[in-house]
Amino acid sequence: MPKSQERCREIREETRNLIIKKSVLYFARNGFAGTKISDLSKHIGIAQGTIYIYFKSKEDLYEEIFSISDKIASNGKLTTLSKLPLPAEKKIRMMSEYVIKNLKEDEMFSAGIALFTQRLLEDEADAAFYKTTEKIIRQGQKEGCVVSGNVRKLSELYWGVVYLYAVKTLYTADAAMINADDLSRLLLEDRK
Amino acid sequence: MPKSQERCREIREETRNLIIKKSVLYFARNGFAGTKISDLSKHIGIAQGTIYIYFKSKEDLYEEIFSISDKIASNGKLTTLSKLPLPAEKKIRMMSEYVIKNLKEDEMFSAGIALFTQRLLEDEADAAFYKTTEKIIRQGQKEGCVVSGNVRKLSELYWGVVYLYAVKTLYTADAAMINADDLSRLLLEDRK
Amino acid sequence: MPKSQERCREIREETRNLIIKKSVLYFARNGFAGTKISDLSKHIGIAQGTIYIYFKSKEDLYEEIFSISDKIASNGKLTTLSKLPLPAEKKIRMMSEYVIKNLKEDEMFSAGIALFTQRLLEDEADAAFYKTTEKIIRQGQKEGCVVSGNVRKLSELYWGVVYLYAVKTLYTADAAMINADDLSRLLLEDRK
Amino acid sequence: MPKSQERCREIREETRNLIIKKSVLYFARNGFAGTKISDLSKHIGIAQGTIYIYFKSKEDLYEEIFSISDKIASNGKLTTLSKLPLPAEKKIRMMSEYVIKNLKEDEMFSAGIALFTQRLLEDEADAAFYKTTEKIIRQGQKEGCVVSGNVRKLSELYWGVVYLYAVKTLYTADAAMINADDLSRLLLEDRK
DNA sequence: CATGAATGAGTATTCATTCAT
DNA sequence: TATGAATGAATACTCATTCAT
Repeated sequence: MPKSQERCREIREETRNLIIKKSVLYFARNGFAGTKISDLSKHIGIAQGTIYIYFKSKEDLYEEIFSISDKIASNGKLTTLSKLPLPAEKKIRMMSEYVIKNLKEDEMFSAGIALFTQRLLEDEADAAFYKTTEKIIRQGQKEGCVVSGNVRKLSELYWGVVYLYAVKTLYTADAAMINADDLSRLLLEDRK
Repeated sequence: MPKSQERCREIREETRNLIIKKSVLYFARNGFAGTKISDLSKHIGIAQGTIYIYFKSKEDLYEEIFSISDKIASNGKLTTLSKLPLPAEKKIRMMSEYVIKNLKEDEMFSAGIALFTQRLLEDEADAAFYKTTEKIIRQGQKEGCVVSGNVRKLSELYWGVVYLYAVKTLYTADAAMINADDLSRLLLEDRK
Repeated sequence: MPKSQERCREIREETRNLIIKKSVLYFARNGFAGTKISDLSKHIGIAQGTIYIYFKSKEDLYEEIFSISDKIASNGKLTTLSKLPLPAEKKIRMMSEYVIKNLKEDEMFSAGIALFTQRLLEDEADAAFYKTTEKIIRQGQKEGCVVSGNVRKLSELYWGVVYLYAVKTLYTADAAMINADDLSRLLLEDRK
Repeated sequence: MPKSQERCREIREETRNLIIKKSVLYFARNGFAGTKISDLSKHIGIAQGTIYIYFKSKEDLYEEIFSISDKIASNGKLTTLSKLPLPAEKKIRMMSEYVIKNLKEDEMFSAGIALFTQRLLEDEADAAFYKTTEKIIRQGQKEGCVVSGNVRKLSELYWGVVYLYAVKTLYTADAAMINADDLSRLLLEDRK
């Protein structure tokens, strides 16, 4: 019965994804220690035991979520953007608009940013979208539109500020948000 | 011979302050749920029971620290600064230098900033140093040296970035730090 | 396959009742402060944590037991008895025999009496079987077989003595017990 | 300096007696496990440490109080009474009047009775006043005024009832009290 | 001697994890 | 697989006892 087996795998996949999706938000809001499996399972809408069918432990689930947090936050769009034949300023403005839009509309994006940045703070992990941003910054400094300074630190400042507003949206619905221009200004020189 | 009332009060005051002082760092680093009383008391250098002489519960201790986090971070210097007969640009640069110096040298400052900012996220508390910063920003916008925009949001951005680096220093000794000029630039227009 | 709702409710009901039943004896013997949850759970034959699934705290469990202590002690037999078309003397003798029999054979009865009487001392609660006894006493005084005096006080004396022997059986197996005649005599006049 | 030494001993004796006196009531009301040294010392009006100057441990203090509880309750009056050349009925009536008076006026008497009786329940100790009462009962049975039955059990019933009202006065100020006649009746035959 | 702050062993309570259904 | 009651190790909290003053 290959069909039934297939269906089974699908269901497994669905449940697993449901757990991950719902957990991202929960962990992002409450942290690892602040998240109880009993509360989390209620929030997901499944029994406590079910979580342990898909993940070995609370830590295992957290690791999983942590390790894909950058994938949750960026999803390839930025890489594509960085490769387009555009001036850096344009790229930065597009990136900022993309980020702000996502912060406003997609809680998973905010949660991904929050978790990923926390990880950075704790163990200096590295992310694709940091690298991408550095590339754009370097291009911009050559073109003269981006402020001078260490590209890594500029990238960190940029995404640090994004993190700030990500956390804000996780705690407060309709949080007062920075706009795309002000976010871009972190990197771009003021026009003369 | 009974101990003198006065001496007893002193001892109590001292122990209470010791607990608060040492707990600030611990809670700032590990959060409420991530802090175990057994570890905390070891870190303070007292018995577990002693904490409960001064605070009703772990939550009570956290609340206390949380609620005085702005006092831990600021110490009146900023208020004095804002009242000096100086151009806003000078004030902003001095403030940034002051902040960076403290982030580097005083873990309590970082911890206070971290806890206070978390408090802002959770219950929209208000802080003296936000108000003070807004005043300076307003002055700067009149004088033409500060970027245009909502003063509250600019103040939040400024202290948000300070928070980022505060958290960084709490997790990593000798964290790569923003410099005072770059911090000031969040508010100041680039020179033409 | 999820357990059926119905079966779950049953299991919960059973465990809750088991805890109550076993705790009655324990609390009656050792009092609130003298009862350790660790010992109690061992005595019940469950894990410590299980108690906290069903009761918020040790106090909560005690309150529950305390507040149903009259239900544990009485089981409607007395009410039935009081309504039979019998002379009061007969009723009193039957009541005493019933009580003595229960004291001897049913530890739960003794525990219920002990807890309930303590409750009376602490907060002047009222019990069905006090009222019932008062009714019988009143009948007996009319019929001339019961000693004169305030019915409430006579009822209290009667059940107070029952309490004495209840406590005795809780502490000592095969305690020297009062007999039914002597218990009845507390209310009945000596035959001329 | 013999005088000063003498005075010292006096002070010691006074403090020790104060602790015992105040503790009797406290332990009688709350039991051993239910009595906290912190509360007890507050109730006595001394520091916690002071108790440990006079008693090795909480248990030691309790033992002391326990072991003198019968001395607290009876104070020789009953022994004297039993030896007077009086009819048993008279002795019983006098004893009851003495007991009731003390229950009403002297909390220490009630506390002593309560503690002593609890001890009896737990470890079958023996008391002077039980023996004395048994002697009077035996005399009364010979004289025909006391109900027939085992003297030990009658004595236990008598003092058990006294215990009931002792406990009552410990919990409730102005508790409804049995009167001396009704108390005597526990032993005396109704008059023909 | 008396004090009361400090201690830490002991007790209450929570929560990640297991397992019978 | 999914469930949720049960478990017990980990954690919070209490309280008899000690000790520097």
